[in-house]
Amino acid sequence: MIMASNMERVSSDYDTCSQMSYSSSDDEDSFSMQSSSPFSSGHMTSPAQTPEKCQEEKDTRKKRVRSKVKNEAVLHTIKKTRRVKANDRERNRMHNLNSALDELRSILPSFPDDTKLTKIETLRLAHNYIWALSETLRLADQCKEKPLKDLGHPAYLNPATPPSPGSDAESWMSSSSPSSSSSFSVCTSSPSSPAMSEDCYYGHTDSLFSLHTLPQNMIQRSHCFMQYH
DNA sequence: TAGGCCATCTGGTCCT
DNA sequence: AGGACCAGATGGCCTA
Repeated sequence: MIMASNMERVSSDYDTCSQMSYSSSDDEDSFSMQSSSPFSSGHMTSPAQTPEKCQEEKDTRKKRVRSKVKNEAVLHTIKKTRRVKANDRERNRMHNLNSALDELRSILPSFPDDTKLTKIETLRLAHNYIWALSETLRLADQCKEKPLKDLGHPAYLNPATPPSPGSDAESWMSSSSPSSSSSFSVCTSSPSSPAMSEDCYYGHTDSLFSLHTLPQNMIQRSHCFMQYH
């Protein structure tokens, strides 16, 4: 629907554009005429000129003016054609970009109300999601080496400190959250931003993790896993 | 009605 | 030279 209305607007723009009249520069014309014509020196016609010669001169002038206007029209048409082609390419490029964003949305955690993520939210969530998944893998590796009780040790808990890319995400992930137990919050702000943003979305941890088959021990341990920052 | 989001156009710049 | 990419401008749609 939006596309349709936009297309209408575009076509109407083109319509108005095509209705534009070509304006030729009269000054330039008179200048070129004066400098190039063997007969003309402005209005200083020779008194010896016959009426036939005068008519010939007038015809030549007319021809040149017509040819110049025609050339300008052709140039304008070429420019316009190039612009239209460039617009078309740009439109396609943006469509491709949007398709890629849609693909990205489709693999990101779904939301209960089927809210479509905006572009910026999609990118930020993807960023955070990748970060969270990589942390999960890292934790899974650590679990092989460390007993789980160590991971739950108070030394690991740091509820007040959200993770940042360089920080120890383990403490954050294993910490308790106000929205823990059965729900999670997905914050689409950047992981590098320390504070929780307001644009957060809520959903169920189980459905999210079942979609992405993350290690079960990770699911059980980190209820607030998807609390992205 | 203001603000957010989006699609499109456009001109400039860079790259091949 | 032509295409890709980018950022700014503009206008439409939607929602609080």
